[in-house]
Amino acid sequence: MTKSGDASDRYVRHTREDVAAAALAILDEYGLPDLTMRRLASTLDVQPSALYWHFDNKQTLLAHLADQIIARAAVVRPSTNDWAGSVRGEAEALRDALLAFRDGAEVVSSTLALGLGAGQAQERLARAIAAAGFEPETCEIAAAAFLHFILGHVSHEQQRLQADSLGVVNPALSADPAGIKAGSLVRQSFDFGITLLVTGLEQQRTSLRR
Amino acid sequence: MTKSGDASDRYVRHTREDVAAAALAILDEYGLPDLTMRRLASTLDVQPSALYWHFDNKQTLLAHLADQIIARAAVVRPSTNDWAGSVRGEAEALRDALLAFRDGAEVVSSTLALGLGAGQAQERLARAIAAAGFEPETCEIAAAAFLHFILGHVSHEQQRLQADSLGVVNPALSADPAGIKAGSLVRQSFDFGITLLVTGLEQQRTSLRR
DNA sequence: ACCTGAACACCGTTCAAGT
DNA sequence: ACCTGAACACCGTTCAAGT
Repeated sequence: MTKSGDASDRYVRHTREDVAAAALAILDEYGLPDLTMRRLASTLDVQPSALYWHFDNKQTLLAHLADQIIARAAVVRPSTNDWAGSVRGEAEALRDALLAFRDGAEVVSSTLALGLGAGQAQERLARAIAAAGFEPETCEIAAAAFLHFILGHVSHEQQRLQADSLGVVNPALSADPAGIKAGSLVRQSFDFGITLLVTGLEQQRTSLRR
Repeated sequence: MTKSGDASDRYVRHTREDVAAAALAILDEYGLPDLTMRRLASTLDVQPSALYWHFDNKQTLLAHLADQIIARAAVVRPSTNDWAGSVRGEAEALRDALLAFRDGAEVVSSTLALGLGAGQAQERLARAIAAAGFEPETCEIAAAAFLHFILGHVSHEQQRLQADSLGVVNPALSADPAGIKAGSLVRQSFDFGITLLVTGLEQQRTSLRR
């Protein structure tokens, strides 16, 4: 059903969220390079200029998408006696959220400076880290470190996914031709990076305690 | 002097390296968004199509620039008894190299999947880490973690630099209006991230030793 | 070996005007 | 409240042809 009560409308009028949803669909199906304002307009059966009534510009639209992508991340129940586990859980949830949309990591990275989607992500990490008893400023800086690693890692993973699907594979880089164990290897290297950061934090904590 | 021996030439002919140098100059002065093939062509007094004799496409050109940016990184003398110090040294050198050109981190990130400039950077880090006695595969994975953090951190820093210079500052994010201590704070947070990773690695090492 | 000229198929954004 | 129509100022890339 449409949002108009009058069935005689010649064409559908859209809300800001309609536009965002259509953009997210294009992003997921065709990737960030194909998410153009003109293409988005045409899938909505609308002139490109119409989009600028809903969003000031493309940057703002992308920031809104980043927000949605991060907001869809699974909720991690904080465990009171295992802050390291909570941090790992948040990192996993964020990774999954980024992987849920094609080029998700790039979209979030590109809007990092505006502090929308990425800001939310950093807050989640900072909150989990805070359970270890660090000062708020330290939590933010540490959370930023986690976030940079997560975005960089997933971004790289997604870049390669699409490079592979385009057939422009550098065999020296994607050593696994069948892609059979590539997935778990990528996952392992993600976990390894998170482990380095978590144990680094643990070390920081114990060295402060004495 | 030009590379032509004949002074009667009507216009200068360029080499691949001329083109790259001009591109690097535009990048540094105006930033990545202004580095277009058409603009590059016009600063070389050449038609845009001429550039495609030197580089297959823009991606290849950017990869070449990434390579140059990383290649300019200072050489770090490896200290035999302090692998952690060497790793820190490499991280610093890479950070400085990225900061030496406007949008340097973004250029390198964007070509990460192609494995040119970023590949070199990862190798430098991996080599320094190898001195700790890890297996080659572990060195690569750990180096990738460092690289993701470094690129993410510097990229963020440079994004903010240009956002600030454009006057589109979100005061809630750039808490330091005068920018007086912002530089050193950013530097501190870089060091903190590197510390987390290094001590994480040290922990990994000692836990393997027993 | 290096470049021109012309074209193709696109971009993001603005703005007056319409309903 | 939401959109059209028309325009502005751009993009990257290809390709035959020139010197």
